[in-house]
Parts: sequence; C-alpha cells; structure tokens
Amino acid sequence: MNRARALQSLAALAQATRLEAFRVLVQAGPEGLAAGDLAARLDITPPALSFHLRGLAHARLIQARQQGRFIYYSADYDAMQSLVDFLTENCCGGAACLRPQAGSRRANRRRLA
Amino acid sequence: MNRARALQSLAALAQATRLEAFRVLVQAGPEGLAAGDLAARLDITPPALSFHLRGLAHARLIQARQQGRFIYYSADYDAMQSLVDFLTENCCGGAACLRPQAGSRRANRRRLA
DNA sequence: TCGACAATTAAACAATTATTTAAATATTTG
DNA sequence: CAAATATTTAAATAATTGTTTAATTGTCGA
Repeated sequence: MNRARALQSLAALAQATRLEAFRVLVQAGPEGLAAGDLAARLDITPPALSFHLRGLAHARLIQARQQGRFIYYSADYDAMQSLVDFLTENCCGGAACLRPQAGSRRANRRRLA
Repeated sequence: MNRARALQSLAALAQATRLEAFRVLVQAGPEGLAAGDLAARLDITPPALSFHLRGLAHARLIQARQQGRFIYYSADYDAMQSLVDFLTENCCGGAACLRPQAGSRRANRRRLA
C-alpha cells in the first residue's frame, strides 16, 4: 500500500453510497452480491450504482465476477486490511500505542494465528 | 462510531494534503506539531493548511491546542481506531476472517494487553 | 501600546465529483 | 434469432470541494 493507492481507497469510501455498498459487501462475505440486488438494497438507479462500483473496483476494494447474466461484486478483504495498516503505520512515533505496530499483513496473520 | 461520522472521517482523509497532514501528525506522537511547521513540511500556504486542518478537526481526527501564539495539532488515536473498527465491523459475515471480529475499542485493548 | 508574527476567516474563482436520462452491450430464454 | 433482463457507457447538468489573494484576529516582546 502506498500513498496514492491509500488515497484512492479512501476517496472511494468517502461517499455515502459507496461506503454503504462496501459495508454491505464486507458483511455479505466472499460470495458477494449481484449488482441488481445491491441497487435494490441501496435504493439507487442502476447507472448510479455502476458509477460507484466502478470507483470501488478501481481502488481494488471490491472485485467483480460475471455469473450468467448477473455480475457479482464482493469485497476484497486484503485490500481493506492493507488500507488499515497504512493508516496506523508508525503510529505514535514508535511509542506504545493502542494497536501494535502495523506491519505486513503476513505479520498480522501470524500474530493472530 | 456511526455511519455519518465514519463518512466524515473518510472524507477528511480522502484528500492528498489532509492525508499527508494526518500521517505526519500520527507519526509525530501526542505532542503534535505547530501549524506553521506543518505548513512548511507540506509546502502549502497557511490558508490552505487551515482549510484542511479544519476538515480533519471537524471529523475529530485531530485536536488543536493553543500554546503561546502557536497552535499545536495532534492526531486523535482513538478516533482513528474507531474508524478502523467501523470498517472491519462484521467482516465476512461473521465467518473466520483476516482480522478478529472488530469489537469495541475496549475489547481490543483487552485483547492486546 | 506598537510592531511583528502565527494563524484563521472571507470571498472569488477553478476544479472535481455526483446524478440523471437515454442509449448501448451482453446474456439468457422462448 | 428475437424478446427480455442485467448491467454498463455516454452525455449533460447539478452539486460539492479545493485554491488563491486579501483582510482579520490574537499573542508576544520591545
């Protein structure tokens, strides 16, 4: 995760419709949801949803996969984790902190195992 | 943390100057930095900095304290943590996940102690 | 209290971002 | 292959956000 990608991710999440869409997908699990279902759930027009999903996908916070004539979108958990790590990086100037030094995802996986 | 405040925080971070200012403050530790030092470090005009710090402060990601004729800004670590928790909330539909279920900050503190 | 410095506020302008309606693409089913 | 459905793309408009220059507020030290 670098500055530019973090910025892109944050910008993608910094809008009501996209934030809600992302949260619905995060909570929906790896299978995700079809675009139409999301549009219904968020109560927005298909073009508006498409516009916003594009932003999330471009930031790699979500992924799309076509299945029949539906397109399923799902959250990219790794990307979300990378963003969180970026934000907490070198927190507090290296001093003791609420959260352990955010390192690589690998390190966190090990820590949590 | 609720949707509206998360959105406000994300919007505050979703801009190059503000993200960089926030990161500098996160890494500067609790004492923070005077506005002028930040402006110099970010190479922007004082009004531009003021405009952006206002956004971060309004989202409560940073705090200001006056000291003599300087105003020191510092990161609010709790606010940052709350945002992170909000993003990972109910991740993966409750299934096993990269990160343990994000609960209250209290719970995380206990977990990390 | 005057002059200098630190920072903010105001106002005008520039740039970016979101929403809408209409048209297009792709996929399934009859 | 034609009709129907799911979704995207395009184009126009509306709304929001960032930048700049100039003026203002507040604090310190001579």
